[in-house]
Amino acid sequence: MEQILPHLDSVFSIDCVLFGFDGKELKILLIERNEEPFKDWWALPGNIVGADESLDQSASRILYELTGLRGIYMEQYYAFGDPNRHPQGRVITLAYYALIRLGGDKELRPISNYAKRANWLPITDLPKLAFDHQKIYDKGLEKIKRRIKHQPIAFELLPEKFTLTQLQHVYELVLGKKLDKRNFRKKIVSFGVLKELDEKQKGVSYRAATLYRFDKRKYAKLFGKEISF
Amino acid sequence: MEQILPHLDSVFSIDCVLFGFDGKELKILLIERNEEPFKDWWALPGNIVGADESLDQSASRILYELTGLRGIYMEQYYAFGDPNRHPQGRVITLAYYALIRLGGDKELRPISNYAKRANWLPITDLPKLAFDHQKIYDKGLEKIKRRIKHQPIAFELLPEKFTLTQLQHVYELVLGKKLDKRNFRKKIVSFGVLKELDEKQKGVSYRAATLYRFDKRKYAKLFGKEISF
DNA sequence: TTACTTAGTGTAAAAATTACACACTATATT
DNA sequence: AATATAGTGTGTAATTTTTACACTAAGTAA
Repeated sequence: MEQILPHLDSVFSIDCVLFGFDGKELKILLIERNEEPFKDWWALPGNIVGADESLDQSASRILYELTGLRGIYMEQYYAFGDPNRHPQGRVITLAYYALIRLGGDKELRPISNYAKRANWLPITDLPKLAFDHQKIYDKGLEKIKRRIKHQPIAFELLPEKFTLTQLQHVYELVLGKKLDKRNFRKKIVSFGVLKELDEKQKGVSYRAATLYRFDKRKYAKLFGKEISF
Repeated sequence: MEQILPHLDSVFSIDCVLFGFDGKELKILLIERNEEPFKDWWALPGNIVGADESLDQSASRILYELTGLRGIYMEQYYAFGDPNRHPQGRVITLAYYALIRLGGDKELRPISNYAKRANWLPITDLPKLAFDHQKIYDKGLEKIKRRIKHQPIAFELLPEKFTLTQLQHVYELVLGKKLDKRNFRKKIVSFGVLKELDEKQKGVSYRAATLYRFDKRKYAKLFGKEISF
């Protein structure tokens, strides 16, 4: 670390990969750029870190400005700093991911002034992305794939009350493979972090499934032990 | 990402947690600062990212300048950006770790101009560190603990040819617990990434152990599969 | 009442993990 | 030459975990 801090022409930003789940598909939030460079391209939402913000605060603010959401599980996962990643100068960016349940209750607040529009697009059919955002997204997906095996992040994608089938569905989408129903249930229940409710699913035209809730207290007690898929 | 890049008074640095192993202990490289702030304190070696360097390039350069070493396995693991972490201004720092075998063949080149001196200090008895460097170190240790369970990074701490007992020793030091000799050997050999050599250990006053080498080719073939401890 | 759709459940085989102790070999010492 | 010393190297049985696999139950819609 230097004693005398040089005045450098560099910018530090945060880009966010917001994974959303609507009950069917995994999606990410993208904005359509309205200015050069990469005018009309889709890009990850991001912004510059404020002078008096910590990184996590900054990420929360950015998420809030872009979606109106607060209290979402977010984590930094990688810094991208290729000198040529931004055509207009040196921009080092720190990538965060967040997991969000879509639809139903809250609608997302429209995006501020960044873009023509913002949209949740299914990850199975993404457009070409501006800058190195494809790389940032790829690494983010990789990250949550690994993370979901060890940490209870899947619940962030689901409503507070959910069925085991929905939970399994999330795992299958993120991991990109089918899981065995009985083995999945056996294992997930054996972790002891789910609370079975007295309630049943509603509005389905078939046998209603039991609802569960993620039990943060029980999870806190487990801390240190590794969950594993 | 902004269109117009503001001119910000922020500095972006890299700090390095260099883990070294001398056959006995795990150590990290620290420098003793010669200037304010934190004059006379021990600190992690670090430096500012150059304008035309990628982050990894910058980390490699810094490692080289501080130790004379090249070709070392290094990885970024976390960005620290508390607005008050540096008393003289906003400095966001990206932490890297590296694993290095100490002693024997190459001696480390002395440190450039950063400090009064540099030293490898055993992690069991670290001094108070400048800035938030204790936090950076803690997170680094946590990181390699997790990493060593899944990736073949232990070999970086050992000479090219090593015995299974030495390898076990490294695992025990990093994980901070004793492992069963027979089970350890069974498992590590079963991964199939070790090549047994025709050579024996030399210079010991007891039965000489067989030497092994890490087989990068075999490991490359395994890629995708997760090793697990 | 029947057809449809998803919920919910158990077991046996295979694989992985754990716990555990002694004989072997090379050298150093007398 | 005999002995002491110190670390090497090996197998098995018990337990736990993982995997593969298929049918009945419950609720809704026609």
